[in-house]
Amino acid sequence: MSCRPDRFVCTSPLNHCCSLKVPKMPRYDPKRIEPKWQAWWEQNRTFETPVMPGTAKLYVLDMFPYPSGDGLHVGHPEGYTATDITCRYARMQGKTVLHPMGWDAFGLPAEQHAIRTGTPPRETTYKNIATFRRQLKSLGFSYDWSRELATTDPEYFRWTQWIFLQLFDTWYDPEWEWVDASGKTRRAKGRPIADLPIPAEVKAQGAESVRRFQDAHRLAYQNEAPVNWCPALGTVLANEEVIDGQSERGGHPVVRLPLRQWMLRITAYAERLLDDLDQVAWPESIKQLQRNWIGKSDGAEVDFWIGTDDDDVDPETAAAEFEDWKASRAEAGFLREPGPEVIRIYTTRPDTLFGATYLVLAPEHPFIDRLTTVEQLEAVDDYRRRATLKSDLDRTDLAKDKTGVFTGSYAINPVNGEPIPVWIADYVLGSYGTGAIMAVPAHDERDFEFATKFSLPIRPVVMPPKAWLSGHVPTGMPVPDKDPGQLQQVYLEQPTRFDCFADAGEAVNSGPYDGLATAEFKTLITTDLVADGLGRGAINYRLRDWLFSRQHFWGEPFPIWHELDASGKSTGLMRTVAEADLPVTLPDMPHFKPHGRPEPPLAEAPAEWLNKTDADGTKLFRETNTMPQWAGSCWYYLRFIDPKNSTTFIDPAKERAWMPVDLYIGGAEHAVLHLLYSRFWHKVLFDRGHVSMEEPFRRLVNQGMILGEAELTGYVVAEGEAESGKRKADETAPVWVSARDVIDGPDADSPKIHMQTRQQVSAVKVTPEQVGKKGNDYILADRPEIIVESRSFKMSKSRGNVINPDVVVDEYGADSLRLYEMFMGPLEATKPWSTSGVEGVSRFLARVWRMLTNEAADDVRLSAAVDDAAPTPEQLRLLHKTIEAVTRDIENLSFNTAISRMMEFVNAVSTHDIRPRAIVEPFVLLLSPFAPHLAEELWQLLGHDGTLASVPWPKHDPQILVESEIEIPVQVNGKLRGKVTIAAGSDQAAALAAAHAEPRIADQLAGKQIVKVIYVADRLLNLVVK
RNA sequence: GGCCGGGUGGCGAAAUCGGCAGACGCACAGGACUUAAAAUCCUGUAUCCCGUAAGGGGUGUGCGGGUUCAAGUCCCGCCCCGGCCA
Repeated sequence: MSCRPDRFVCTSPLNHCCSLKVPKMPRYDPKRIEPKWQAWWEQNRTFETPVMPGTAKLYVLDMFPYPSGDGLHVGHPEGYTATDITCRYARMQGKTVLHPMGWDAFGLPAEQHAIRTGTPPRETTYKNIATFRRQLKSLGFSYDWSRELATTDPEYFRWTQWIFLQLFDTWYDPEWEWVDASGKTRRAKGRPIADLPIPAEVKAQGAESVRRFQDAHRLAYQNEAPVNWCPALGTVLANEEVIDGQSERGGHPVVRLPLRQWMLRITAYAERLLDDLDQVAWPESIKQLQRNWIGKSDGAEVDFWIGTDDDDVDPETAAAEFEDWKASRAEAGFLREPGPEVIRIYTTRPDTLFGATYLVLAPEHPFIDRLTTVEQLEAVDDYRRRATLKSDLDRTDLAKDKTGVFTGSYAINPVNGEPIPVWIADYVLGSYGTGAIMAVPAHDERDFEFATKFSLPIRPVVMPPKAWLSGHVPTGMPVPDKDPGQLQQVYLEQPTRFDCFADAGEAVNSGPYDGLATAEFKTLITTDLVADGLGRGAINYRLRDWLFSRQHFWGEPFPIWHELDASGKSTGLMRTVAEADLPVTLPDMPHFKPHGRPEPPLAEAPAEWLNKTDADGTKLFRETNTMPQWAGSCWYYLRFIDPKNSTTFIDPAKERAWMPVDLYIGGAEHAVLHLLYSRFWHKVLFDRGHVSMEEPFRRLVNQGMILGEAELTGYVVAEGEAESGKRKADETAPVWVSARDVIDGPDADSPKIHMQTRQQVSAVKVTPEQVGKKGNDYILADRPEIIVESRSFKMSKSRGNVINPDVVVDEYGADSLRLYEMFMGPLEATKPWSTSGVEGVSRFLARVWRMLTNEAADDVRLSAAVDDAAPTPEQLRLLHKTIEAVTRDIENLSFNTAISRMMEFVNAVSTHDIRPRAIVEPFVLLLSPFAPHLAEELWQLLGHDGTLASVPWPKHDPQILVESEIEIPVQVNGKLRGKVTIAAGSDQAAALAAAHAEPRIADQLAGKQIVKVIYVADRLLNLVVK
């Protein structure tokens, strides 16, 4: 017996029934079609972008990937397909599209691989890039590959180094006035360092002083800063790379060490980075993330007098000295820099000054040695030592126990002359504000905890609103329900019996300010402090300057030389590498293992790389840190516009023509840092006149995460934990418990437990065959009382649920993968992978193929059903509805619904015996951005030459969409009771008449009186009856 | 603790402006074709109740209130899940 090739095609992979040779199978065959069209596009340079846009331009950018050794992940093609659809659509709309791809190729993994295997990072990196490129090309993305770049290319990082030199050459002038593109006068701008005014006293000290003064004002500067040194990785880590005192990568211990580091003065741009968020079309949530990250707070700096005398003085003398100081301040005003006689604190709540019962200094505060009394010396030293081991994150963690130590000294509260103790605690950071705070335990959570722990006084100075008080009545307090006055009294006397109140209220215990509302108080006291020379309004940011150096080999070298004195020691002065001498390339190094010292691998580079004698005879030593991975990704979107330019980083005319990026799609993990750093660099380049706009990315979209395939999980009582009574005869049989009875353990980290028995349980993967359904629950087939969980997890190698796109392409084809990823759900949502979902869209593409081709023929040819006949009105209307919907959905990046629309079209037209060209050709065009290979093949089959990539996008005709008759729902008292078909645009009377003629509705109306009629033309009729 | 998302059938989801909840797909069930299977095609599929049936009725978008002729959508108060920050 054999298959009958004239009737159907045997699709069995084994051809087990087909002893006769099966003829060529003209089925949908992505393996044949896809490589064919990929090669065609490449040979014909279909997607190469002209140097300058001829018509309307569209710059669509993907966040370029780090080419990891694992190859592409199914998460990558999600965003890339979305941008590809947008680009293909825009080209057909006649736009000139810039759609490039490149590689964020510096990074730690290649270096760690090199340490393990001895393979140079460059080799590993370019091998990985080749894999990524092959994988991306196999998906048929319409990138202009001629613009491909990698951040590791010397011709690329030459300009990264050049931009660093711009940062090095720039200082931020907060007073400089300029006019922006909209004609608005603005203040503050980055300017050439040569324009920095040099104070006379600096000038008087000579050229070297001037250079040091300039160095202290550059946007790229060096700093001795406590950093996270990880001995195991042999490198310093950024704060975000440290989690719970361990390295994010590898989980090695991290210690805090002071090191000379490069910093970028991003804080200078904090205000503009914040303000200019208003200019961009980003999701509000991402803007909010950036705002929170910048963390602007509005408060005041206040000086607390401590005196200059180190010895104990008697209280009366001190009081007199304090009064003298106050008088001198009233005359001189607030000083720019605090003198040694005061501790300057920063507070966001100057209105609570009267409630300050102690001061807290950061352990790094320079005055600590002076303030510490002999008795406290040991405790303070010990405390400071321990504090250096903690990261900022550990220190500010609210959940952690507050620690601290008393210095033994007192400071005087400027508003009431009261001496208050000075403490040290690590919940105050040296790098935030002034590194010192006044503690107002009554109205700050952290101060409250600290004061409670160390029995420091708590003085309420803000009376909470009555509603708050009655909502926080302490348990067991015998207060008559409706007596807020008494609650207030209790609050004043025993504030600790309530929760800490940190919001706005009415001032109490605040001398002349009593009765003021918090906001007014803040304004008024700030004014008064300024008048008395005791304080001033001050704005602070949570944002810190950007730690810009890493102790890695595989990164951009800094174009910087350090000057050495005669003895070979660094003088602290620097020279830049001349622009003509860029790039500074990495030396060839036989090995670059970390050496356990907080020095970069490059410190072991060959001497000829490290040393040089300048023309004037000065000995120079090269900077051996490298730049962080963020550097290359800060400006790659600019280089794509002019990737081969060897005389400048970007041609200004091209920059003006192509910028800004119109659509930028990538993962939400870059929502804060990458985007903030890029915006910062862009603003510096703008200030220095190198780019024409203040914001690089006009519209931003974050694609959601793709989770692994849903897994069924059952719970069993953990080994050795089962009660003997629960065990079955067979000792090895697992003791299942229902997922519904499983709860989280007592702590965040402890294993899950059984609700009733409190036994530990462990999760066990269950196969679909073991499971049945009961109502809404999955249950074990042979134990129906045991409920099994179904959920999806993040893809991870350790979980073994990673989907490899190569496998999907091999099995279903690139078009199916692309289509499925778009069909899963909204682009921005987190969605679980489903292999049968891929099969679903693959079936759809096969149905499209069969709609147009003759599967019974020996070779690929058009179906006889496709002909030149005029379409029926229904067919035309369906087509135009589809065009209208798909077009709108693409514009909204709502690809899942666009695909649904096309499925509806195919479901309908496939059943038609005649499928007019006038219908199916526009449909193929609609499909082409989504499934470009299949569409090109069908387009060719339909008799067209070349590519459809530049064929105009179909337009819908609104006339055709007009329906003459419309079915509208009829409600009675808001409940759907029937439907009537009426002429489009009918008036209320006609609709009512139709409703009355409908028996079902007439029944509902029988014996009732219509009291109100709501008629929305062509939408609905609602009758309110009594 | 704060900020930002989210909660709709067995599952992924849809519902443009407050106007027919569940489009489209998966899964499942039944049928057609086949010696058989695969593939394909057709039909059904939120849920409960009444009815032999045709059909009819009730309930239903996390929970509790509210606004409205009408609420998945708007307002108030909660619960749960996820992400980020502290």
